[in-house]
Amino acid sequence: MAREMFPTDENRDDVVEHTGRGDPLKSIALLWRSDNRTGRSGMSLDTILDTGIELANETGIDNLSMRKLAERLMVGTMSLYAYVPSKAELIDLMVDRVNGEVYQDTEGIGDQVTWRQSVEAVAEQNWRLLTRHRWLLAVDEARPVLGPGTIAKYDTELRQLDGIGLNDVEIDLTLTLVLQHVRSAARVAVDLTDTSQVTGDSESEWWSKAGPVLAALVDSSKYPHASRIGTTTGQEYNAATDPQRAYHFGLRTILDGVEKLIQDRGPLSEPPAAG
Amino acid sequence: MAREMFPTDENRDDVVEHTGRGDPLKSIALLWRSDNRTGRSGMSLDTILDTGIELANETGIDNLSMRKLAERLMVGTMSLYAYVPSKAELIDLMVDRVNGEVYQDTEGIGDQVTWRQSVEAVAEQNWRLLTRHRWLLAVDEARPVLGPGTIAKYDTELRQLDGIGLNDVEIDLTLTLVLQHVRSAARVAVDLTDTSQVTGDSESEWWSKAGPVLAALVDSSKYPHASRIGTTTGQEYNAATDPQRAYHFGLRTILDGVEKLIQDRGPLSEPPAAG
DNA sequence: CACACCTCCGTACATCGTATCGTACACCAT
DNA sequence: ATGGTGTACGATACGATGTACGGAGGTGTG
Repeated sequence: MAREMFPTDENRDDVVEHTGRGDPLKSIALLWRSDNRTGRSGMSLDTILDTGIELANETGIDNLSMRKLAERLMVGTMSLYAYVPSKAELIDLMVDRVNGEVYQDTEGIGDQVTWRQSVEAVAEQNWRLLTRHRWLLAVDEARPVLGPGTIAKYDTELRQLDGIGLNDVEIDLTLTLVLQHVRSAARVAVDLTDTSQVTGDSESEWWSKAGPVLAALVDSSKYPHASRIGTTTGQEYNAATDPQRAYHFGLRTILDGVEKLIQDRGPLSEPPAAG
Repeated sequence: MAREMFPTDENRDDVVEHTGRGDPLKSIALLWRSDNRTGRSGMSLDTILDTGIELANETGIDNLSMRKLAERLMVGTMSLYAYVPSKAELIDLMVDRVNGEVYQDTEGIGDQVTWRQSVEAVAEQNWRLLTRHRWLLAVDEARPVLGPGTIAKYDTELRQLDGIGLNDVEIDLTLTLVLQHVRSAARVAVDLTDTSQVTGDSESEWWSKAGPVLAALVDSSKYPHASRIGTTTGQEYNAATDPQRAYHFGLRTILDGVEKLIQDRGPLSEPPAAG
């Protein structure tokens, strides 16, 4: 909280759409496709996906329309539907594609010594993914797209948590917790830089203007905690929020909690010590 | 991860819109308004908001259009714009309104003994809020709407974390961490029940069908961890995921981490012990 | 060479937010 | 009661969206 004082003017009031009604079997077939046929206009599903990702990176997913995508591909709008059942599946495929690229080059994730370092590396990779493809944050991932790219990513990430004293269910729960945390923090970070770009103000410039207005509006006797802590964090961050700090604080806290879970259980293969 | 095997058919590929370009000062004036004028059709801003919330609760925010809202109010579509500059501000106001209701009846949050219980109560209230008004999950809260309702909620929540050995910045960071966690877990829970409703299948029924398909697709030698842990969690949850469990695990882990932060620092007012 | 199929796309429809601008009601001074 | 004035209201229209439909034209196979 206390991130922003006032809604400014960009990226606000975002509302999700629910467009996908496609047959799940169609998605599966496309996700795990082996062929990549090329039509007579030189278009293939892969080029469609790459162009879609490109467009989304540039202008955001809300500006990715079938018409604009077709235009960039120099193709009629409806031609896209020969390769993709609907926009819903298109986005699924885009998501799976970028997920597949995360751990592609680094076979595994480097050679970390401790499990904490490994998990921090996983978090870091996800942070990079989400800032590289900001539009991912606007895609609801409550239901993950289970294509090969996403599975591969999942597998690599699970490996970092294997054999450190957690059972399988705990590994899954821990990974989910970490990934969701990264997602939350990245959302704020991306949002802030977007706003700065649009407004022209840097975050601290904006804060120096907005801070006093909020202070005047909020009755500090009625809301003493919000008032006091809002002031403190404002001075500390020189802004309404510091996403980097939220990211590191959250990750450290979560990992401390996981460490306690491991320690409480004791070493894996040893019998419980007497007494 | 490992929540769902395949994208089924509902609520998928959600894409955010960025509709609001309104002057922030207009939002402020409306959020902190004191009057509530009633037009000659008997409509007021409050009735518009209540009806909007009602509609969103029933049909989801993606089915909340200015036309449908006006229709339910038995009023011309454009008449709404006499009370609200745009849909963006409408949603801001709806959000602030429901935020203001969270701790309205329970003055404070009950009388918890430990700070852990207090924070758990905060999490619980937020869980309830998000399941009562599922559409909140579809509204991007990267930039909070700083109206009176939201501020009041923030203040109450901060109070639960005050005086337990955290400094002001840590209090803010901790609250953010907890709230974001609840939001993540609630999103999955809401999504699952939505799907069950649409499909007609219960979650476990669906899982018994989908599980084998995934197992057949995923090469277990190529993705050993995903394969093994996916299987384990599937059997354990009797589904692809268990949001309740994710919720409790995450909250416990986070609070353990916070506890360590407090303990490491030692008692607040005592001087450091010698040695 | 003919037939079938697949690629491509022009058109149309429903829906959205909202800009524009005329109408008619409510209230107030007289 | 009457006239005037401001504001609440809404009909219409515009540009955008996703995509259903059906036809045109190129391509591969008999």
